[in-house]
Amino acid sequence: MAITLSATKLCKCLGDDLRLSLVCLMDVQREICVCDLVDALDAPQSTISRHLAQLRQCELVVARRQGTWMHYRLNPELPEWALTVIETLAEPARAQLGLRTPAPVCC
Amino acid sequence: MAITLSATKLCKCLGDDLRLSLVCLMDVQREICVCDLVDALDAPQSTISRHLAQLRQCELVVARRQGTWMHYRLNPELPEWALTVIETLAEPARAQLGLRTPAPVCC
DNA sequence: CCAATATATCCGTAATTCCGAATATACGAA
DNA sequence: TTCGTATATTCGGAATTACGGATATATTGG
Repeated sequence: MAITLSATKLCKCLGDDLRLSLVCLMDVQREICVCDLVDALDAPQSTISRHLAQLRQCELVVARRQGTWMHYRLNPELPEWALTVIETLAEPARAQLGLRTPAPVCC
Repeated sequence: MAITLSATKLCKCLGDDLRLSLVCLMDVQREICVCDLVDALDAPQSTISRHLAQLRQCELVVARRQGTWMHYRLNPELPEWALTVIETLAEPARAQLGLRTPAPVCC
């Protein structure tokens, strides 16, 4: 099944500091689990999880369960243009959001 | 004076059908005046103008007055990455939003 | 089955965004 | 100055989104 992602929807997803941070972190680390995301971004777990659900619902990311942990990564079936947008934003976003590339803590 | 445009702010601006349409139209036409924008996008003038003001405030676009008309265009001082994002989104956006390239009516 | 850990969802509330009619402003022409 | 056109701004209300504590669910190990 093809991905139905509109340009507007992509931008809405990326138009929030927290969600953009999540996407950026998934862009560097191929895969990252929720506890590392919660650790890297200083926000309550429920908030992180809620935004992840939103990204999942827009099919921007996919999740894989491994035991109790959930590993998130960018949806590998993202259309070219969406990937290009994400990659283009990644660098300025990392600078602006002060994202450190976190060493995986768990897993 | 350098442009202070964050990745998040850019995405917020583009994360709305109407604003994305405006930006796309300015991307094809080098410059376009408000009446043509109102004509091309089927929305009340006040709505168009309000969104244009928002784009102006974020420094995504600049305006030039010529008599009674206002001509809008993408801010020529946009950082590389912002332009790349816009150009990348333009094509899928045009398709998804059903944007016709309008023949300039006025001016 | 029970406890512990990781993650997701619920829910009431606060904050933000959006809308468009009405109104204001800016400008050119007469 | 006055009128007409083009555009901008105001404003109150509707709609959407965000927040985070509390709670639910899922999974592993004992």
